[in-house]
Amino acid sequence: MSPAVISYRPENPLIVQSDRTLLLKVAHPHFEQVRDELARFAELVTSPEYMHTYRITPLSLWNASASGVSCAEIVETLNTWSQNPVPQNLLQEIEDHGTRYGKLRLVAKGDRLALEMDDRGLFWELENQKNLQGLLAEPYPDERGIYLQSGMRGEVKLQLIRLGHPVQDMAGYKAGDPLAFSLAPTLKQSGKPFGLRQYQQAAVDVFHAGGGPEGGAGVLVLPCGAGKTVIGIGCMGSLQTHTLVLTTNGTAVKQWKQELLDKTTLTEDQVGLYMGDVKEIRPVTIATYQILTYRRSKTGPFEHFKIFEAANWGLVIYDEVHMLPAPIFRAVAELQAKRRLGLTATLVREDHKEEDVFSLIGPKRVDVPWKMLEKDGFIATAHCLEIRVPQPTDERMEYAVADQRQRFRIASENSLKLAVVDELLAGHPKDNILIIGQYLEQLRILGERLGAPVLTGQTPEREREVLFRQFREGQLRILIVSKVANFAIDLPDASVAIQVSGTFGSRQEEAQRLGRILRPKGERNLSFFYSLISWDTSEQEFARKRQTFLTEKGYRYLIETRRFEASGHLSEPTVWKQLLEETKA
DNA sequence: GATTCTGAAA
DNA sequence: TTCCCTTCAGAATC
Repeated sequence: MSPAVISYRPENPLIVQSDRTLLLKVAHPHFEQVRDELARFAELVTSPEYMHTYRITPLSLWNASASGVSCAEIVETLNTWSQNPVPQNLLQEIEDHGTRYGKLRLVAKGDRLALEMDDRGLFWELENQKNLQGLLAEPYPDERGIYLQSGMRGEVKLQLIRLGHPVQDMAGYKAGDPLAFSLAPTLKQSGKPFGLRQYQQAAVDVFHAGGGPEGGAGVLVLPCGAGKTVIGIGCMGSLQTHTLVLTTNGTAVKQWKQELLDKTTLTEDQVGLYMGDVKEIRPVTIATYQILTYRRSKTGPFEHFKIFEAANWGLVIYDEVHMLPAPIFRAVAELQAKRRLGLTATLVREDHKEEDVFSLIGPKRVDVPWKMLEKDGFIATAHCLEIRVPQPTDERMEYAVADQRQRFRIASENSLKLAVVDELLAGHPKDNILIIGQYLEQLRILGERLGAPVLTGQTPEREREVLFRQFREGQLRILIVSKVANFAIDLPDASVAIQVSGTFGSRQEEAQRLGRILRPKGERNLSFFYSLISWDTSEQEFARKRQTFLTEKGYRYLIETRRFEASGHLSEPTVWKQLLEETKA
């Protein structure tokens, strides 16, 4: 590659640095376009108001090439938008890692498996790796391949990606026992016609990759509310085989079953649940991750791993694959001959197991842009506003002398947030509003002040259903919820969410909470997400971390900073007023 | 025999 | 770093 001869172009929005970070100016007319282009091959690291930082990592490049983005396209994007010439070392790395996926291929050779490569240098490198000892068997005579020890397909891929060599797995899959059914032409419950939306069908097609050996394993990334279950059902429909669905909790298990019965010709006795109280194995079985990780003692065996063996599954679906618990990876490593589909709204894991997901479930195949779905009306248009609230003097004092861990809580429970909540409620007199918070104490105070019910983990199932129904039917306009909001997938949708406190920076949580207001509603199809933060405290920092995920998906947080005026009152919420005004039209 | 409660784990 | 929620199995209670 010849050195880029580009002069310095200050009018461009991007600075490309040799440490693989990219700085993107937010206030640039092409910001949105550049952001979307970067999202294909770089991760967003931080997203404060004026300058967003991205990073190019080996994994982000491997995922890019697995989802069909070429090195040339990446370099083209950087060259087009960068102010400075793209550093030579970065070009080198893009070339190196962007072409790496595919250099090492896992293939079926007779009834054995082998790694094949074109490059003998790579062969010698692998042959001498300590981490691979016991996993590999004898080499090909021409030194362009090497057999695997039997049963090591997952382990080999895992070790290799840790060495920086992602394996393209083309060894194919074992067909499971057949299961004949079809998708229902109309929904049984409502009688409405049923079919996959175009992007859903496209995702199913990419997953199968034309029936080639590469199809049949991978991760599909798409927003909450975009119909992940439907895509799963679509994949099942085209494979027609016994299927194991793994998901996060009991409600999700029941929901999968309900959707399957509603949208396919599968019957009640063909769909089994495997969880705490019922343990059925049927042609389609739905289980929780929890039950798989159960063991009698800390060191005992995982007693329910046997459901992987309980039938000849032809497809395993990992719902919310970013939640896949670490111990399950071991079982997944042994299941490499099965087709597998990962579904998620976000690939990021706070435990840095992204590489394991890449190796053992599969590379990212599809990442449906949120903003595209928003434009087509499949999800609501959401406006996000972070409101920075000052602390009252006495709380400020308390904060100043508290130790690190108390500080976050003091900042989160800022009593002035209550007054701001009042204002926000007054500004949305007709909407269904969820107030979401982290501390039960804070929520109880809010509940009393507003005369609204507080839903927490302790709320019994029956009571929840009543509240949900009232909320859905409009008898109840405001619902206050604790962390249950992250899990309770049957929580009704709202058009306004007010987050009064959140965890230490979980990007996933922020995504879940925004997801609560993304389902399309009415003609306006418009939602508001407010996040209340104590100004100038540690809370601000964690809030920023939480927000990076949504910024990556194209959401722009507006920021409103409230201050004390000389009179002692809070300053006017000008940004918010303007937002309401603009969205009225 | 079915329901509710409890503690442990994550 | 917190706090909170969920889930499981087994014990206690009806």
